[in-house]
Amino acid sequence: MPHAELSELFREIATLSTILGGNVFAIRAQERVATTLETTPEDVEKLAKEGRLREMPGVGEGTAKKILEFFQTGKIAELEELRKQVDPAILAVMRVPGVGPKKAKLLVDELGLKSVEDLEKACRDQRVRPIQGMGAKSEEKILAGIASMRTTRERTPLWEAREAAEKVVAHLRKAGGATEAVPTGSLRRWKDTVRDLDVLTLAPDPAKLMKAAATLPGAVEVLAHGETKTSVALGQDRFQVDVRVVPAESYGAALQYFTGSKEHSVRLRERAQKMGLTVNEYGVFKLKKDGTKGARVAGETEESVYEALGLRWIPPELREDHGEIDLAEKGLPRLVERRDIRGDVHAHTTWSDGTASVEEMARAAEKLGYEYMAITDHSPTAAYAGGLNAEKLKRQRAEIDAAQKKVKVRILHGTEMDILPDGRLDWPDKVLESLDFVVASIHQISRSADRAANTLRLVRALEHPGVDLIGHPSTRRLGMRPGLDFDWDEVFEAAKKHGKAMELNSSPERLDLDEIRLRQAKALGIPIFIDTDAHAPGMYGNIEYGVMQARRAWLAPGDVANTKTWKEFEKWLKHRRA
DNA sequence: GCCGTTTTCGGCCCGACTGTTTTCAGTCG
Repeated sequence: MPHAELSELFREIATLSTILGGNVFAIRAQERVATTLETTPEDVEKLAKEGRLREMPGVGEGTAKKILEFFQTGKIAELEELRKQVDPAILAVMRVPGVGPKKAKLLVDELGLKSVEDLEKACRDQRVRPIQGMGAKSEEKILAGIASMRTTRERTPLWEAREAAEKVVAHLRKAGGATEAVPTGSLRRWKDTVRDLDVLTLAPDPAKLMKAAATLPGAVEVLAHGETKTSVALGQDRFQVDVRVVPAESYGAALQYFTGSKEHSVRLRERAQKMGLTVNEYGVFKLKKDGTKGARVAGETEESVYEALGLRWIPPELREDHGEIDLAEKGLPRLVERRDIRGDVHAHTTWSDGTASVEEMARAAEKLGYEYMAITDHSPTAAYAGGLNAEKLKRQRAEIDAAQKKVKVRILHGTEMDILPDGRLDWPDKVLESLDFVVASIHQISRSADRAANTLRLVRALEHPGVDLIGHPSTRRLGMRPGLDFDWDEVFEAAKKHGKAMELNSSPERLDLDEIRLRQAKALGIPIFIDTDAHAPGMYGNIEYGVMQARRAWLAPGDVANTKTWKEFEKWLKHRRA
């Protein structure tokens, strides 16, 4: 099970050591351990107790000791010591784009800064330019960095980035003469939010392409403009777009390189080196004895790059250095795919806040080849979303029965029921018993509730025999609000104990559960439903977002409840209601 | 600090762009 807290501590050790000028390789080792802790399916504390920490990749004698110390004392002495040695102002100043550890330390030391505001003032007063290695342009750049830091959105939801990408690609093709223009980076990896957009292009006239990139519609600033790379900030949010152009024979290598992730690419290049090869964005090359590059052996296609390294092609969404590289020697495990999904069990109609009828939704589900689907309109308390009362619910059943006669897809009469602030449910038991499928979700967010209250709220719902599935469990809305604070160990324990399922809500604004919680749920064997919460027929298509996020968490078909056939699913429902 | 079908010691990924530099360090991805 991943250990996010411990992972953070190792990252902090790495950052602080960097500022203090520590050994760069030792620092990398700490970062590596941080990544391992963040993603390992193993229970780290259990490994610690059994003396098996060093089985984890990148964990050696020194880092194992620190992990053990954390579990025994709750802290890491080395980290406490590092914190004492680093002025917090340096950490603050480092958050300014373009200011790294070296410059931050220099500026804080030379100018006695306490904050970013101090730095801003120093630039305006031209007190930065006298410092060795700084100049007038440095002041300008830092001021621009501070301004951008204040207005740049840190991460953009994937769906918004994909919309922006479409426009960027169209412009580069039309104005830049690009013959290829594809979004790479975390967008191609289907990460739920992205920091920036990387677009790789091929173009007969690279200079023209670069010019088109620098003049993208909506660009508010050109951040860099070279022969092969141009970066601009787009719109109010200053969404950063990096455009790269490479020669056609390097297309595959560049595609691999810019898709990343950084960690994945680093591991690939390490692997290459051991094989006497070297990899960059232009191809895979033989490494000569004197360390210089020799003949090119691959690069035109992505497949050729992986093949040259003795690997099968790895789907982009798995490229996070989560163990995929070693496995790709023989072939990756079979993960869930869109074609495995046999039903969608969370959808709304005009009975509450959807825009289509039961029949329209059923026909849309049928068109996707689904064997079953559930209509899950809101419950009475969700008045803002047109929640049904008991009488309407009964009439809805009649409409569902009528629609069922016209379609083959099995229509379940369900509900998306509010979990009230104290954990009580919004429908009486008798109503729940009359329904085929019950999704229970938190909608009213109480600001005063703390972690314990939030946890109790979900646990009580999980304890109730009438509940099948917890909808969008964290309640996060990407780019708008974070999820509620829960004790997830306790929540998942309750789900496991009572045989309940958890949702991966595929709405691109939610994608909830997130990757880390999905890994945790998988490790505990908790069934996951990937569904869309569709409010219109077209929204069933969002299932792709959910499937991709599930793959990023390495969910196999067997981990996903709605890969079951209707027969299996019916059996599961009966079994868990018995 | 980790690691070994070259190695238990000596390596450790790679390149673009920028600004302040007369040849490169810092930052970023």
